[in-house]
Amino acid sequence: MNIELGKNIDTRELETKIQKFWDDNHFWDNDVNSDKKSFCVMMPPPNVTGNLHMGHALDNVLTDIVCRYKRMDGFDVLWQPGTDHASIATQLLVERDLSKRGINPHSLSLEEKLNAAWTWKADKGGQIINQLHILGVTPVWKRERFTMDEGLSRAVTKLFVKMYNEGLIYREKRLVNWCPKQQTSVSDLEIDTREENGKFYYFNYPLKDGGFVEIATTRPETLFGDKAIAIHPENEKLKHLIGKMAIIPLTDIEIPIIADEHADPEKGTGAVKITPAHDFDDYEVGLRHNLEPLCILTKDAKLNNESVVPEKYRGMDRYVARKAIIEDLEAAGLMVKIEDKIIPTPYSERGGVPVEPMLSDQWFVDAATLAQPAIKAVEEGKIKFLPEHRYNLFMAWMKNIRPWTISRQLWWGHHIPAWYDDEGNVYVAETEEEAIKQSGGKTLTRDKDVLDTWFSSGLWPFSTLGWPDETLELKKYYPTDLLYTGADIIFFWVARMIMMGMYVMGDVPFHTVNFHGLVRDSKGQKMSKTKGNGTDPLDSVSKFGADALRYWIATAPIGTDLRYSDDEVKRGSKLLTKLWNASKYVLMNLTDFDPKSAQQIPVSERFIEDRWVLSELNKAIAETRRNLDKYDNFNARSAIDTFFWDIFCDQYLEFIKDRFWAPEKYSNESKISAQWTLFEVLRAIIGLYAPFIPFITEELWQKIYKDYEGGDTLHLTQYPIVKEEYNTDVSQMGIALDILKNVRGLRTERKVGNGAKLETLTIPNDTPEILHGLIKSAARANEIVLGKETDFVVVQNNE
RNA sequence: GGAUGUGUGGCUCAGUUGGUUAGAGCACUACGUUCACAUCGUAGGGGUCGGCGGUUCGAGUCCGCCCACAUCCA
Repeated sequence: MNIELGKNIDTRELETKIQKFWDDNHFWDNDVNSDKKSFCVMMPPPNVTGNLHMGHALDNVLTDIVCRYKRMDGFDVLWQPGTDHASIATQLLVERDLSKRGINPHSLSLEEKLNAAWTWKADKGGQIINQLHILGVTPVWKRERFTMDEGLSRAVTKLFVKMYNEGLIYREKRLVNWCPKQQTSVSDLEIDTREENGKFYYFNYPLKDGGFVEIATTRPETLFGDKAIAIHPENEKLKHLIGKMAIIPLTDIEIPIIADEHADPEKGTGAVKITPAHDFDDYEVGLRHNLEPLCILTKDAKLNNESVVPEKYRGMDRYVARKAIIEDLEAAGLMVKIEDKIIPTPYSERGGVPVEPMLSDQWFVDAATLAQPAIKAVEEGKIKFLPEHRYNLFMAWMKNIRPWTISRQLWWGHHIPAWYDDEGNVYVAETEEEAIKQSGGKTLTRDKDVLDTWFSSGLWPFSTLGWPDETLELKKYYPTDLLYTGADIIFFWVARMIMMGMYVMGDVPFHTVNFHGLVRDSKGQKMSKTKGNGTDPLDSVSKFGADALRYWIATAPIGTDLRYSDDEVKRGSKLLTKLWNASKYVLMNLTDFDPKSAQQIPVSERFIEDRWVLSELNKAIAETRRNLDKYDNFNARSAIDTFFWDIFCDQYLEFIKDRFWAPEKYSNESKISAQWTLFEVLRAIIGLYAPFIPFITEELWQKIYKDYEGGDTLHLTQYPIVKEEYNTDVSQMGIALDILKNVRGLRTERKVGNGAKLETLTIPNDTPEILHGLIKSAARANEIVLGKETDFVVVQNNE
């Protein structure tokens, strides 16, 4: 073989070339008709907003390692890519973009806004997917889907109608979390509770019959919506007040004092104001006592024009009103005291302002019912969580799941397939024609709301495979095998996919979910835009190459956070350089070797160090596979590293140098035995590393092995397997390794360089003869002598 | 407040079902440029495995309590 590798590798040039080669050849396409066992993975669809970040890199590189391994191991792999319309996130960006261009988004018609959003999607929607190519990942690109595609939208509509008809989706006037900034409802999961320094206000409500009742509240501004004052029925101090009437301060409105266990005698004054329209607990109290909720806030959290609201407060922001009311209470002599208190305040994640409980008509999914089959499936082990302790987290949430608010007062998303007639009757149907038919031909108006973005992404594992059509893909690939994703969306997405999968398909959407950790900065801080400590994976790629970044990502132990630093990624570069150089060296020793015609040397007849490295290779292959099968890329990669660097490079290549440098001392078979071994072991190393560092291994394979093996790409060749013939008795190697370690120790002690030739090397009498040749070669000794203990005499250099 | 997880050399982490002198990378010390590689090699220093107690012939590994940190829920 006469192959030369350059002195240096230009990683990016090589990767760009190979990426193009892969893209042009569509090697990763699945084949639904193949007889191979299937392996299917869903890509967590990135939003059509923004750029690739480390989270995407993690999802996709980790998935890619598994997919490449499975593909090489003979599976028909379908890795389904695509993007998510990301309702609220995208809408915000589109509106911001319009504003920047001097267009007021609120002045546009729905159609104009949608046009703007689709234009945005066309421009930027593919950005992340395009950037993923650079990482060398292997989804079936041509199958890319978008949650608002025609097919996926059809799935959403169809399912909505089905669930409505079966009573699993319903519309109700209920208290929901309302974001006054975005002016939409949000689900429980979109809320972030922060502990804030607040105040606890104690003030008196006058009684109709004279006297006062003192209450305590954190939200005095809602007092105009009060419907009662509650006292615990067993509150000895206050229960005599139950049944009397109180007067809302600053008004002349009378409200009853009622008995309810919600009023904890230990908290505050023991008496609480009940404002059913503005507090979740009070709403429940209101239901128990038939109190009609009265909303006194506008959609943007200002006091409204209800008659109970005194004119001076109308139109005031909730916090401005609070201040005014406190002042007026003080002026009226009703304020008792104000205490400092830590108050858990629910914030809207997107809007960044405290949410308001808001009474409104919304659509809900009966999540508790959907959760039952999901809980059962997970309990039965049909879905495995990695790390396993996520199981508890999942179960705790699922067992206490609340109705899922799915309507959003937004314009970008799947519009709810419901229509209303003039009387407010609702007709749910897949098309407007159908709805009109249902209504008996009335004129209908469509519901203005859209669906929570997770409703459609919850269908992703089967909608992308063609549901509601009965496709071959659905039949072959569902349930899918694996999902890699961040733990932050376990409830948002993973739980909903499981519920939807069980409901629609009657089976789990995937067998294993592998939750990776977060990428942090080198100090362990979360990466965030505000801190500016984020790292763009593409910057990292341009500095070190995609293989180097991938190699680093493969150090992610299951489920734990990963710290990013350039130095860590540099380790990847080092590995690539080492692999390149080792390959170069192997090739130097193979110039007079042609695998097609070289004399065959059966493994059993090879030198002991050759047989040793082959048996170590077997161990490494077994270890690598064992870990890859558990999706433990970290330990898989470590097993290869140890074999490649410590055993192959540091030891084996050193052991055999003399057999090449001083061929006159060895038989011809010696060299050929070593050459076969080099040729085979390097091939296995390239194969083992292929899923981790696909670019450089492809390059090496193309240069060294393609001609001999045939085929188009390394990545469609068989993943290295344990070979029985590589297992021979090499138990005596330990003795040689000890002696060689002693020799190295003596060299250091006597300040003899490692390259210096030894005239004679004395080794222990009982050293097995089979090791003599190896020791002589590896220690670079001219002669072996038996003696009591290890010793040597250096060749005198008379230069 | 509840749940879960983490705590191993200066730093980042491995450590399979409890079993010989606890490993790696980075950092550090000394030496070395011998024709694969100084993005390297050789040799070496450095750890009472968070603390206390227990089970065991034997515990980083199992049990109990405590401490610190992180995440999620309230």
